[in-house]
Amino acid sequence: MSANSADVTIRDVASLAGVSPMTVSRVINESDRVSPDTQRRVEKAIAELGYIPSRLARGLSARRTGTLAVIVPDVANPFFTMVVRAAEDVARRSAYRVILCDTRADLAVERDVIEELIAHRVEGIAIAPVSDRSKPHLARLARFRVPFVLIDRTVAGIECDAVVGDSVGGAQQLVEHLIRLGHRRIGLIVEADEVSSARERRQGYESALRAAGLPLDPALVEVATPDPDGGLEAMGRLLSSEDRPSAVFAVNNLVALGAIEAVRNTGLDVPDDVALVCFDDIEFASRLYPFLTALEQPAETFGTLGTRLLLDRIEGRGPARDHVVVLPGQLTVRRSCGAQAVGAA
Amino acid sequence: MSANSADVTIRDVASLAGVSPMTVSRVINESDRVSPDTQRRVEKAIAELGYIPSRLARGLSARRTGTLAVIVPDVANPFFTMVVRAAEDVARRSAYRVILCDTRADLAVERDVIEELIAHRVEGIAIAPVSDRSKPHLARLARFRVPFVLIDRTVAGIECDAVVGDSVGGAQQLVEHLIRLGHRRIGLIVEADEVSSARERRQGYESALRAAGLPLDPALVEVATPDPDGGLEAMGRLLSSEDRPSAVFAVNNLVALGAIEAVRNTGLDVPDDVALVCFDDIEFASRLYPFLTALEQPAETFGTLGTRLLLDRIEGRGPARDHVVVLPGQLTVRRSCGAQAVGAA
DNA sequence: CTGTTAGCGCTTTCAT
DNA sequence: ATGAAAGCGCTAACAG
Repeated sequence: MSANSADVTIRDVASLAGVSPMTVSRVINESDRVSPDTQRRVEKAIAELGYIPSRLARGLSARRTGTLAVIVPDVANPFFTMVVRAAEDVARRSAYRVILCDTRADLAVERDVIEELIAHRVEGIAIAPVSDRSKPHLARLARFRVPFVLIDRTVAGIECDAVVGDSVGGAQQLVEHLIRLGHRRIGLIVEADEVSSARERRQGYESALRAAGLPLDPALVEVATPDPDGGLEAMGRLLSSEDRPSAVFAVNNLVALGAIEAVRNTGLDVPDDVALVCFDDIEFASRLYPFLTALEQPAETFGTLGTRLLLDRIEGRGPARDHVVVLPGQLTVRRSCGAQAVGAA
Repeated sequence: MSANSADVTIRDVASLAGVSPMTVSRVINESDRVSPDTQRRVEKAIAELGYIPSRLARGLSARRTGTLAVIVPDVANPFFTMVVRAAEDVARRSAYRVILCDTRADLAVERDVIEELIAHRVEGIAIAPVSDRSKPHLARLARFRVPFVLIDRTVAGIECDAVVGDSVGGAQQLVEHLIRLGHRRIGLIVEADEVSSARERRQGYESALRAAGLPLDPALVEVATPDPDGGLEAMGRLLSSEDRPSAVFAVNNLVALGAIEAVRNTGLDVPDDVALVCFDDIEFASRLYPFLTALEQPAETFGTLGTRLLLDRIEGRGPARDHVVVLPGQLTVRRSCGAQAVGAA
C-alpha cells in the first residue's frame, strides 16, 4: 500500500520515475512531447504512488480551475431542479465541476455568493438572477471578466448570452385559452415586475385581454412571492373581492399550487368555481394525476443550452455578438382549466 | 473606476497601502494583530482596487479550500433535491461552497467524480452512495483523508458518520398497515439488495409478513431500477402473474409513480384494484392531490444534519467514535392504500 | 504590531 | 524529448 497517498506531489512521482517534475506535468497534461518509454515509466510511478494532481496548484499556475457555478433562486422548484441537473451533466461531460448556489431569491445572498465565486476563480456562471436588481452583481462579474449566461430571466441594462422562455407568447396562449373557454373576468397572480419573466407574462396577459376586447381591471392583478404561500395569499385576496374572477392565470407552478389550496380552503373548487392555468408543469404531480393546465417549458434544455453557451465563451468559441436563445413552450391542457366544463362568469 | 479589478493581487493592495503583503493578509483574515490605523488604510486600498483574494492561492498555502461536495444518485428525486438544498444552505452559512455531483446511480460516474473531488481538495463530502459497491470509492476517500458522511444509505464494510432513515421499521409500518386493511397477498417492488435502504426495506416487509403469519412468496417480489420506469415494468410483471397481489409496497416515491401508471395502463385502478404504499412523499404532488400513502422522511434533516456532522469532522469537533444517526419517518395515510375502502383479496 | 523568508504544487518559459 | 529557473497569489513561521 506504499506510503500515504494523501500528500504525494509531482516531485515524488518525478523522482520515483527518474525524471523532472516538468516531464510528469507533460504526462499529466497529455502533451505529446514525451517519449513512449518515459511516459510509461511516469504512468507507472503515478499508479504506484496513487498520485492525484492538485487542481488547486494547477489552477493557480495555469489559471484554469475547471469549475463552473450555477446560481438559482430555488433548487426545489422543479423547473430549476432540472436546469441544475442538466447543467451539472453537461459540465461533467466537459470535465468541469459545478458549484451550486441557491439564493432563495434573496439579493443579499446573491451578492455574497457571487463575491465568493469570484474569489474561487470559477471559470463561468450560469445564473437565474433574482431580478433586475441583480444588475450590480452581474456588472461585478463583467468587471472581473467572469463569463456568465442568464437563464430564464434577462436583466435590464445587461447585454449578454441568455436562454429564456417565450413568456409573452406563452402567457398569451394561456389567457387566450381561458377566453376561448368563455371566461371574461380573468385574474392574474404574478411576481414583482422587476423579474423579466413575470413582467413579460403580465404583458402577455394584458395583450390577450386587449385583443379580445376585454377590460384590464387592476383589481384582478395580484402581486405575490413566487411560491405556494404567495399563491395562497394572493388567491385569497382575489376570492374575497366582490366581483371575483372566474379564472386565474398563475405566474408559475408553485404559485398555482398555493392558489389551488386557497380555493379549496374557501370551500370552492378548481376548476368548477375557479379555472386555473399557469407556467411550468410539475412533472411528478402530473404523472400521478393530470391536473395542471400549464405552459410547459423545456427546463432541461435551459440548462444544457445555457451551459453549452457558457463553455463556448470560456473556450473562446463564443460568437462575437451576444447570443440570446428564446425557447418556445407548449400548452398542455389538463383539468385545472375546466376545458370540458365551461364555467363562464 | 481605477484599473482592471481582474488581476489585482495582495501585492498591489500592499503597495497602495504602504505595508507588506503579510499585513494585508492579516487584515483579510481578520487577525487582531493589526493596528486600527493600518487596518483602515489596508481596507481602503482593498476597496479602491476592488481586490478579491484568490481562494486558490489561499487554499494552496493554507490547505483550506472552503469547498465541500454533495454526491447524490439523482438530484431530480424530490428526496435528494431537499437533501442537496439543505446541505448547500448549511454549508453557505458556515462560509463553505458546495460542489454538486449527480451520479445518475452510475458507479463509474461515482468513481470519476470522487477522483475529481480529491483533485479539487474538497474539505469534505456528503454522499448518498450508489450501493455497497461504492466501497472502493469510499476507501479511496479514506486513503486521501477526505472526511465524508453517508446520507440515506450505509455501505457494507465502511465505518463512518452517517445519517439514515429507519428503513426496517418504516417498511414494517407500511406493510402492517396494508395487512390491517385486510390484504394477504402483498407485493414488493424493491431495488437491488446491494443498496442498504432497499435491503432493509425488504427485511421490514418480510418481518411484517412473518409476524402476521403470512407466507413469503418470491413471486411477489420484483427487483427494479429505482425510478418510474423501473416501477412501471415491475408492476407490469406483478399484474400479469396468475395470482396477482391485492396490494403493493414500492421501495420509493418514484417507483410508486411508475407502478401506478402500470396499474392504470392495464385498465385497473389504485387503490380499488391494487392498493399501494411507498417510502418518501412527493410534496408538490400531495399538496395538489393527497394520493400517496407514504412513509415520509425528513429529507431536509438528512441534509442539514449530515452537513453539520461533516463540518464537525472537518473542524476537528467530531466525536471520537463514528456517529450514526437514524431518523424516524412518519406514516401518512392518503388514498393510494384504500384505507377507506378495504379491498382484500 | 509589522516585515522577511520560504514555500504550498504545479506550469510557464526558455534552454539544451 | 527533457530540464532548470521563475513564479502563479497567498500564508506559515519566524524575527524584530
